[in-house]
Amino acid sequence: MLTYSEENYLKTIFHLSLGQKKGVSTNAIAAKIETKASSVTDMIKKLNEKQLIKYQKYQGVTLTAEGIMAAKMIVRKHRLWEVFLVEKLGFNWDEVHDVAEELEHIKSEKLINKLDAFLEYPTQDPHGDPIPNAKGEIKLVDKQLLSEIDINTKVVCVGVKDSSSEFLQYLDKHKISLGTVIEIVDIEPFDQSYTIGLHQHTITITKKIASNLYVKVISA
Amino acid sequence: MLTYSEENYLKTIFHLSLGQKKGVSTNAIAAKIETKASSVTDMIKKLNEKQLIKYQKYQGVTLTAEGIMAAKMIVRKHRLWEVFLVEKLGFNWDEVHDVAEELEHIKSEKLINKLDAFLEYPTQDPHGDPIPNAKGEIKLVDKQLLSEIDINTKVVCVGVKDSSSEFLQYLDKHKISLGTVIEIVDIEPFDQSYTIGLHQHTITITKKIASNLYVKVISA
DNA sequence: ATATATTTTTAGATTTGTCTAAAATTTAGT
DNA sequence: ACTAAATTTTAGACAAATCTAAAAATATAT
Ligand SMILES: [Mn+2]
Ligand SMILES: [Mn+2]
Ligand SMILES: [Mn+2]
Ligand SMILES: [Mn+2]
Repeated sequence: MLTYSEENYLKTIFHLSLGQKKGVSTNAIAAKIETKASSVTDMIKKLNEKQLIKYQKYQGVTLTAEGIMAAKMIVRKHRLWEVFLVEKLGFNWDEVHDVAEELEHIKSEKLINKLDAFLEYPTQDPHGDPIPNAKGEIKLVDKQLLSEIDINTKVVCVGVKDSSSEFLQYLDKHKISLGTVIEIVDIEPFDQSYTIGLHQHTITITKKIASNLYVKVISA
Repeated sequence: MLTYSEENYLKTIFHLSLGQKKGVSTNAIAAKIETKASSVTDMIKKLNEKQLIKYQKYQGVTLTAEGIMAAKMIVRKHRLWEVFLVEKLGFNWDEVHDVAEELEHIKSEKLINKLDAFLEYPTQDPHGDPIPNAKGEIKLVDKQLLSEIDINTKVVCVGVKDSSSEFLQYLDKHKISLGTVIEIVDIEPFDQSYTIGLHQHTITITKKIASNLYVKVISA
């Protein structure tokens, strides 16, 4: 049985290991979890003992198959609860993360599978992130950052890279949500700011915004 | 902010103090929480510091107004989650308690009030126990134990005193649930066993069963 | 290649909640 | 009222998860 804290470490290591092939560093984990590197080292030893990660001093960590599955189940719970909060309880997408951080640790396989059924087996959470199924399978949809798209392209918003409350509220303010169609009207060479056409209006967004919005190309 | 453990102690003290006017004893708490008396003493000191209970050495404890409200909010959460699990996710009434024991500690007032609305403000949980509203008010319904009812009376089952899985499964086996009409056909003087008429059949139950079923008299 | 900076680990302390064993207090029985 | 039994508290220990400060290992930069 995993503790609350062990689960948070596993999930964090899982997320950090996605973007790279090398082992995840102690400091990277410490930064994400907002703890000290020495605390990370302690926990790493424990997870290594439990065979959930592979660890060699000073070389960072990688998840074992068992560790990956455990991490995926936590991500599954987190994202299913987020769907529940938005779809059933009427939360806004910027309000669900912290509550889901708690709910993801509730230990009942039956609960999560019944919740999954109740929500009609969603494949994505309110931020466009994929929800692992009961077997841990993740259906990856192809998506790109808006910042990688060329001028004169029509795209649809399918997710956010940053799901902080601040960023999501920015999107709300500009009426951008998942499913919103965006037309790239202009890209300013000087600062890579994008002028984009939305449903009714045209706005200019910074590169920072563009590189946190996942989109899918509709037409060139 | 209360810890998981502090919340469990408060809830336990609340339940134990309902049936009596004196302070709740250390041993009674230890038995309910399944811990040692010395651990209870330690926690009691902490809750006393926090002004959630009143404590005098060797004299047991009583909740303060603040402690009562905190306890009620935990009970509220526990019972609302139980309703959710049964009504929305299709759990049986004997499967919900342990999961609700975890869910009751999720810290979000917004969550619980939205859940309350989603469930359409239920006043009772799946075991017939009252659900405190957001202000902590509890709507008491009058009910008696079946063991207190006279012969030749028609009653309706409105709750259970023991909500253990074993007892609830016994009731399921005999097709007794909340709302079931029960007619008291005979009471055996020798062992106080009851012969009761149900919808389609007649069964005999022990005194132990009768003293764990809450009923409301329909007619004499 | 060697010095410097950064990262990671160790050593030792702290907090929370628990335990056992022993001492203190209260309760009950005669 | 006195003694025995039960309850409650204290003292000291321990495991989990964290921290600070110092030491060890690795990475970087000239
Ligand atoms: Mn989230
Ligand atoms: Mn999400
Ligand atoms: Mn319950
Ligand atoms: Mn209940």
